[in-house]
Amino acid sequence: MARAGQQAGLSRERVLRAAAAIADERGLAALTMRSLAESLGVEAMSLYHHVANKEAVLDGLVEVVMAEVEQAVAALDAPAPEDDWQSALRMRVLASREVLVRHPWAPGVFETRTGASLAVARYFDGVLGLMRRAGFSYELGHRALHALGSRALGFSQELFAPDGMEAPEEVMAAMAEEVPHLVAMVADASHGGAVLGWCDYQSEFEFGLDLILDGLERLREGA
Amino acid sequence: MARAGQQAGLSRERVLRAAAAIADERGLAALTMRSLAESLGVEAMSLYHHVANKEAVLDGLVEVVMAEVEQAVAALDAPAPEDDWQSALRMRVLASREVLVRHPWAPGVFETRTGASLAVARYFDGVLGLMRRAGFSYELGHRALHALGSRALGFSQELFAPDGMEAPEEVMAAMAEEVPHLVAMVADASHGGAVLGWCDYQSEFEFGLDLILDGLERLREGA
DNA sequence: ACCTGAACACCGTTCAAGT
DNA sequence: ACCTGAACACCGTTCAAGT
Repeated sequence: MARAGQQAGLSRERVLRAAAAIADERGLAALTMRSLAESLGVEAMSLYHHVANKEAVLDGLVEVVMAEVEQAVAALDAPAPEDDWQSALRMRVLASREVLVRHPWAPGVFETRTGASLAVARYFDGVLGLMRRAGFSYELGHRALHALGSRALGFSQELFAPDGMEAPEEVMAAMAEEVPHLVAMVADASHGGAVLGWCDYQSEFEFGLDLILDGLERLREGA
Repeated sequence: MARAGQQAGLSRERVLRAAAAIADERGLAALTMRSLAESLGVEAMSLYHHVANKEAVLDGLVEVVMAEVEQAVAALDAPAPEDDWQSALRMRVLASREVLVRHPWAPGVFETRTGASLAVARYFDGVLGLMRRAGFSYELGHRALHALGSRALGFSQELFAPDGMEAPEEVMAAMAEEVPHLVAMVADASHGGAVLGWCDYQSEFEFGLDLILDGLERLREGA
């Protein structure tokens, strides 16, 4: 693409968009300065004229995702927080989740850049503002932000995937000794029919979210 | 340490303990096969006789931490779940948290090995067993595990640290335009006195945990 | 101002060789 | 069986040089 030895028309924005594309298509591990440069038809070292280093690329990736989130949130037709803050926040979180689901690598990147991003702070500021309009004190709002954590942005940390448990029967039998309750749980769920993919992550996410939102509402009206 | 060219007395366990020590003392980034070998007085390649590769070292690190968690949980004098499941689970989670707090690198490692670890599965099996004894259906127990997520093991994902906000006043002023509610929240909290370290992560964690536990109890008794 | 080639200091890992 | 030295194929990044 680059006219030999001259002007490749690079820019910070083009670099970041290319980085997001690589992460989307080939995973975060495939994103190296060299692969990024190659995808832009340029040598690795050219990138350093537009981003300080790889850390800056990852910071930029957060901005790219958050820009999409902001857009999705802006397009929302949510009730006024004064009328129904739970629906308003719920819609916002789920809109953000839709963006995050399109970029499965995003949570991993977010986790490593805690506190660094103004774009993320802006999002949480919006959530807090919504809660304020619903009558939250700053103190309760603060605690609410902590209680929601990454869930406010639409993702949660699953430490083990019981999905992995639709294993051959013999493996299940061996596991039954180590994790009897989990095995029984899967067995219980499979009475209905197919076990494969029995974890509906979307509905589990919404369950957890509503649990927290309901709890917060109780505290809000109690205050 | 190694008798030149012979018998360094290595073992999988010794390798993993050394790996945990490096992560504890110098951070996860400092843990390389070469640094690990050096800390054991051995060449990097010797490690491969005891662990398959670096991934296996990280898997082993999860085991090391989970062994500590199991020990902490076993030492607990908690009420029977039939009598007070919320206290029983709460104590378990906080015991696990104490271990995790001693190994700040652990959450980062856990996140990258979702579903791989039997030790983690065993922990969640225990949590589910506790809930079963408290009268949870498998279905509600399942949803509860998802709702708790990493919180069951004592940590939660904070995407931004409002702590970082006790900044010079001029920075605060500039930020006020971008994130007015967060700035006002900090200002509100600082009326009492010191802002520095105003986020008490332990109590915020417990707040979020109790919010979920209370919500689950309501569902349990409603069923 | 923007891009490049060669090089440096790292990685994880393989392989053939030592004892 | 266990440990090692040299090497390979990668990283991110620096630097001096090109246009």
